[in-house]
Amino acid sequence: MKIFNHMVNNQPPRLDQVFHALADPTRRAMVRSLARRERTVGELAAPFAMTLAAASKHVRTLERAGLVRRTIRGRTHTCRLDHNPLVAAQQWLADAERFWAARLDALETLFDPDPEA
Amino acid sequence: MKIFNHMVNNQPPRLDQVFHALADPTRRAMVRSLARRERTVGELAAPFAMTLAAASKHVRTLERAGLVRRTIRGRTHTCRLDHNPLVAAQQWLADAERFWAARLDALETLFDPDPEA
DNA sequence: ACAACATTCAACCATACGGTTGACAATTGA
DNA sequence: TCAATTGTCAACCGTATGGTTGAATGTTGT
Repeated sequence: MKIFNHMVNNQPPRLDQVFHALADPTRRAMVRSLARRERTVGELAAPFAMTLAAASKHVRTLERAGLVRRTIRGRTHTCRLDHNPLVAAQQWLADAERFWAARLDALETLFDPDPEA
Repeated sequence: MKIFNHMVNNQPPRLDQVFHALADPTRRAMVRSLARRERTVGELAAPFAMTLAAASKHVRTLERAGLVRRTIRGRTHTCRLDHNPLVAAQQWLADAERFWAARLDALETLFDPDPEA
């Protein structure tokens, strides 16, 4: 059984903040960008038509959600994705769908569905 | 091949609203509840220490996100889950993780980590 | 030493959010 | 018919959000 370093010293991901962070298209784009490689705040901000300060706030939001880890080296802040909160979100969704599927299965075995439309 | 009514006339789920809807614990609990079976607005509201009006707003938010479909019969509004937005959210997460994993794989082939631990 | 750079901070703004209250509308059962 | 039930609507409140601007912080290269 392997222990990944990103599983260590990681506080329980808070779904509130994770889902909230993902509810903004700018932040989702940042996450996608960070999924590929590390980026500085400036690099993350570049694609968007907003001030650096605004982008910086988005990065801060991602950080508070646990999605981003920041390494300050000199004057540049390098951000990398922590995928644990993504996994937590996925698991929540998978769990919800598990019950949904179970209900559907039960319905199908009982009667032929297709309630009124 | 079966066609479920909730897959018909379903506009592309907007991730903004879906993730926003899921960012609230009350609404997540409602979704979990609805994953098991249909519920009236009153039933959805019952577990929470808030007014019915507040809960009604949450239901409305879920509905706007496409997560809930409402059937009005008499004075009761029956809500059922539409799992399509959940699937869309899951797919977005899976896609993000796909790139993340690809990056990790690339790193591992470079440095072959984990000699023993 | 100094100017350019990378980034945050603080103040401010408009709008959205989550909640309350009280009034309203429609349906139901007696 | 009338009261209770189910739920929404509208107005309001405090706080959060996403954005701006301008100043401040620290770093780097020359």
